[in-house]
Amino acid sequence: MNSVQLSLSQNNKHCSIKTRYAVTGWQGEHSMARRSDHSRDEIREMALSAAEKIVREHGYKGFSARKVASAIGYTVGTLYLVFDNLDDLILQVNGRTLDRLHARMLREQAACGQAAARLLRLGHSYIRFANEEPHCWGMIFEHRFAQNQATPEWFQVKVARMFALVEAGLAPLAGNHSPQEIAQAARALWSGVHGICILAVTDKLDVVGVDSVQDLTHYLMDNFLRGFTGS
Amino acid sequence: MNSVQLSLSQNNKHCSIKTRYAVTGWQGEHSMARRSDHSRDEIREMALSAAEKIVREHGYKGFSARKVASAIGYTVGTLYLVFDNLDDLILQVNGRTLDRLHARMLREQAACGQAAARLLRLGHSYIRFANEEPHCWGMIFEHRFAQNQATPEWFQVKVARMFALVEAGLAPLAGNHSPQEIAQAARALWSGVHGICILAVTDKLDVVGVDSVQDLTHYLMDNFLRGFTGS
DNA sequence: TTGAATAATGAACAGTGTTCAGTTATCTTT
DNA sequence: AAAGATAACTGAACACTGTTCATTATTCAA
Repeated sequence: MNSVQLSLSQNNKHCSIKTRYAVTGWQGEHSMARRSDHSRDEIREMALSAAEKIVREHGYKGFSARKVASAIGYTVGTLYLVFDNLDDLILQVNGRTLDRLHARMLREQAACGQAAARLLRLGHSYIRFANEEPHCWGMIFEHRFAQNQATPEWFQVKVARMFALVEAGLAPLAGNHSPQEIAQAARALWSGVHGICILAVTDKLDVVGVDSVQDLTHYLMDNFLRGFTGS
Repeated sequence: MNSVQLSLSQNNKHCSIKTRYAVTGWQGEHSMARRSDHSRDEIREMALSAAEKIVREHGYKGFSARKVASAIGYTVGTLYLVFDNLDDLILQVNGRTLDRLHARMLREQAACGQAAARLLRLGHSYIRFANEEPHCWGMIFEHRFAQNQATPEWFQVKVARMFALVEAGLAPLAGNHSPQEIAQAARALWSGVHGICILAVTDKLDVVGVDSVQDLTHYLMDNFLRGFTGS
């Protein structure tokens, strides 16, 4: 045995100990993946980053189960051993996008000392992210579940984490506002930033270029904050 | 001949004079629509309202060319004589949704005397519309064109018309702000309202019920307006 | 009545998500 | 080492999707 790896599947499947062999070079008649080349979690990881790449390059529409499968050297059937369905796969990709977004906002605001400036920077980070990864970012909102299927808890947590970041930035400026009001203000403000972003991306704002969007965001936040702090 | 109708197709096709016969009761072997039962524009209209109904009831996903076709008693092929493709059809439906939305906002703000109250009412009209026709409203933003295809001018006009309504509501409160600033404020404010709306619909705001969304919208507009007018 | 024109069809094509019987390859036990 | 059990993986099948276009059916003009 070359190496042993403990694979812990996340989908209520049984845990299983699997042996993973080094690639031998032999690739079969059609270079198809051989049994136990990869653990379930490895396949999961490969599929997710392959899907991510496809979405990044060709958007939500240019994305399909067969494309993801062939990109990682497996067939469709295997995908369905690792994911419940395509909605599940997409939700995972969206989760990772939220992770990247959150990490970026966290990183870029850290350098900022002033509370107000820090909050504005959060907005700008968001816009820049949406501009650099429009397809991945957009899929979070384009994708809709089959008829009123509730969003899973773990995903809701990732969203809440973003609002928490805004709340934290808002708190120093809040004066004597109650925590509840701060929470509401964070939601309102951030929805506003998001609204600008999505209308700009879907070509409904009649603005051109990233800078105009940044200006608009700045304008919204600036006025809101004056209203919020000035009374 | 029973009646003659001038049919003016809108898609750079030739204009054609067509005769339309009253329904005879004979429906063929499979009750399929007979030649010249309807003019091109009538088919267009039938298809649009059938599509609208499907979207309203089953959402963007439960919508297909064949379903629309069979709902109006024709086959797929006929749809492609009247529309360029499905994207075209969807865009037309979206245009009509924007028309209804605009009409409603125009109607409901008229009753309001106070400028500030009128503006708030605009926001509430928007939220209520999105809540009553979530699928139709959502499709305006869910739908994305094939790879960077520009939004047609006539559609942009319908969007601009909505922003103009906000601008008009904002103008009496603008003090010595320039028209350019008013335009920017209208975009910022309205994007904000829209952002709240879309995050609420896609279940990412952790708020429940229409009232909470209304409150949040009110909160955003209120603070923004205080910031906008107070300096 | 014949011929041209056009309205409408429906089969065909290449793609989609999803399932699952069947075929391996690997592990365990004898 | 051979056989049996187990799990990995395939790939064909199903019912869909958007789109095209040769055929057919109907109507109008000559």
